[in-house]
Amino acid sequence: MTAAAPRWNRLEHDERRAQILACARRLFSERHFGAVSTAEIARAAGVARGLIHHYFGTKRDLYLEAVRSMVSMPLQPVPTELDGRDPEQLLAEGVERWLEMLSRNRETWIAARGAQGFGRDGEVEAILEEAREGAVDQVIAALRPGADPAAAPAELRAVARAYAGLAEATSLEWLQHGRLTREQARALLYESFIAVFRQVLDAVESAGDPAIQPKAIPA
Amino acid sequence: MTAAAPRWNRLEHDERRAQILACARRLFSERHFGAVSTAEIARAAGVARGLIHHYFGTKRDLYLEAVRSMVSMPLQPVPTELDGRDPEQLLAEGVERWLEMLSRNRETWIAARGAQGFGRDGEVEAILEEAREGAVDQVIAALRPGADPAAAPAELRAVARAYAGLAEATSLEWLQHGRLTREQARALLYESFIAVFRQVLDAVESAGDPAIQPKAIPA
DNA sequence: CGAGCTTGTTGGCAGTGTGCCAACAAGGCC
DNA sequence: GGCCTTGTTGGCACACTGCCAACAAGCTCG
Repeated sequence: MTAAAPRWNRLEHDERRAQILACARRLFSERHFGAVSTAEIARAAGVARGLIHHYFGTKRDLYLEAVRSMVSMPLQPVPTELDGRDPEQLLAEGVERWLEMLSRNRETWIAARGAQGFGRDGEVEAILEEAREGAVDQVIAALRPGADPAAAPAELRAVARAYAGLAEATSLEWLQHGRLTREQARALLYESFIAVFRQVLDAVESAGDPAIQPKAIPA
Repeated sequence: MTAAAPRWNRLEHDERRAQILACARRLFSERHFGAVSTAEIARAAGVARGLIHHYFGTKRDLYLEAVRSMVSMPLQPVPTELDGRDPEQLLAEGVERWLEMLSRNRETWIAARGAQGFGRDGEVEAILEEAREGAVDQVIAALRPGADPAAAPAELRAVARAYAGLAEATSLEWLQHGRLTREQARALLYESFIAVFRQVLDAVESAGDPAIQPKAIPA
């Protein structure tokens, strides 16, 4: 027995980083920030506590990284781009894919959805906001094929964002509270999409048309 | 000069408590939990740090108390109970009151709405959930006058909760992003309420009717 | 095949913030 | 005016984070 088993094994930079991040993500999903110590994360990853700071800097940096990696999945149902196909069929497919994604990543999605610090945590908010804007882009791209989503009128973005709020709440009613079956959730997402973008959007646009509005956005 | 000004003045129990809570609420609204120290809260309130723990226990207890006091305001627009009056008129009034509340408590509402710990902070979630359920009760009470809101079918509650999600996102689009004018926000809230509870609700109910659904809520 | 080097990894030290408690004093009561 | 209640203080002990210098695993080159 020359040179017994090494006391610790050496991993590649990105590999170790990913491993620690995975442990952190799991723990932060189960409990809130303050209830998880870096020592615990290190123990879960089987490394020394110092290594966490070596890879991620502060505990909060690790936390933000975990949030970032969790919201990488879509945050709302989006229809595929229609290449001349039936729009309603595409919407139905999009909703179905959404529900499928949810049932596969139930725990992760619920945790990611709740990611937000109490009042005005700018950094966390920015991460979440960016993810939602990306999802809004996808919806808009499907609604106005060919056009640049970023150039879409503000009202349209706002309405899409409103629908996203409905979609998230609906998903939670199914996944967490169980007050909707999967079929009911599907019906709700499908019907409200049509209702919102067909009827409600018109009303919003005409409400913005007459430029006789003295009060714009309040300070 | 007999017995100069006392070095500190004595307040009644509830008064001091309320004062500290107000300072905590303000600071927690501006910055996230970790970025606020008990020392800072104490300084803002003009008391010794120890007093905070005397009144609230741990820093987290104080935090939860602050969250609790912030979600005491309504979280979604609710129409008044109709005493034989025109339902649409009542809805319009409810939306208007909601917008009025928002413009008056802009900062507080935005902060309260974001109250949530990252993934699975049971205590914060429970507080927020309770507040939202209360708002849902009000909506249901308006929709089904006389009946007990708690006895309402699960689908109805779920649909109301979905609308609440839409309403919160809409409000944020107006207040924070400025992508909607007040009039547009009003139109969006009004039209989508009608659409959701008139058309979408029916679809959800009929999707739940045929008991030929093998898969209920996934584990 | 061993010496040397790169760099992933460790263990511990210093600084900061929280939780708690015993002593103090402000203001009311007799 | 002395006593008593209790709101308030200051500081001690502990926990945890952030950081760094030393260590060693495993590759490379002679």
